[in-house]
Amino acid sequence: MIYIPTPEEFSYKELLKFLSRNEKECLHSIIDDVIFKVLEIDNELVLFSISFNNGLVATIHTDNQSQVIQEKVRTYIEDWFDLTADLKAFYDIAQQDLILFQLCQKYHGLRMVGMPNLFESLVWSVIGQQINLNFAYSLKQRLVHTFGKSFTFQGETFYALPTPETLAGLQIEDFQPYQFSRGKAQYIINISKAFVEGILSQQKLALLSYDEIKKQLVAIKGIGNWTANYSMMKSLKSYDAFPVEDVGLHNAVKTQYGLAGKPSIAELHQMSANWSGWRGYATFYFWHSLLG
DNA sequence: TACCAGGATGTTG
DNA sequence: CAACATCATGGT
Repeated sequence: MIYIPTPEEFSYKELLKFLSRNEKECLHSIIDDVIFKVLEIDNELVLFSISFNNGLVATIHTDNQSQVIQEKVRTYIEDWFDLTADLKAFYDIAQQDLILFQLCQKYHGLRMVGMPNLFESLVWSVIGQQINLNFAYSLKQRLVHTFGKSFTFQGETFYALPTPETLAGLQIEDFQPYQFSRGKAQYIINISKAFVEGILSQQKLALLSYDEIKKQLVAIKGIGNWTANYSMMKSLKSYDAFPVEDVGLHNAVKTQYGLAGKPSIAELHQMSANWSGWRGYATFYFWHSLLG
């Protein structure tokens, strides 16, 4: 068993709400408030579950429970649920924007639910480009169920993210039975190859500045401004990365501010000046507001 | 029916 | 460089 203390500003309730936002989510499962996930660590599947009891309590269900595996699971969870961010600092600057501040009070203790694996956030954001979220989750489910490894435990089957090696070996036509557009298929292949060939490395990117990371990301066909910023906030702890083109953000801002229409990109840049340093985090709170 | 979805790219004027 | 077409399908 792995005990992971949680910071003062932490809400398991809001975390579960976000993790439960779509029933087609296939890279984690929630059963009776317990979170299950499979990771592929050193070419080996690791299934673990997480519950809350005065801190997070993780349990590994696969055979290998070595110290190394335990520490990797611990690190993954700390990263996934963003346990180290200074939320007080975010709440401080949020006072400059009444609407955002109200969201911070309503969702107090909500931490950015990230994607510790950069490859995952890039693939997921390409899938989500331009189409509605439900359809995006369907595409992701087909991709993961077809090309991801799985592990069955107590009658439930859990899936791991397909590896870059697996997806890099596919052709555009391999995606078409699953209703991917040729563009999406090519973009996913491009990204997968970049990881396999070492052109993209999460470890290396993590050492660079925002501008340098973004430059490397958008150099790949299929990664534009939205995808780069989305992945940087979800996978690289760029709390100020701002996916300003995001339709979900537009809808949430319209609702929360009571606007007549959706805000323009220019208006969003102006508004977000008040969120400076935490524009990604603010975006995440606005997304969360779409869940009620 | 037309238009919009967690956009990005290639082409055209 | 801005405007437009294209993608592939589900939802409204």
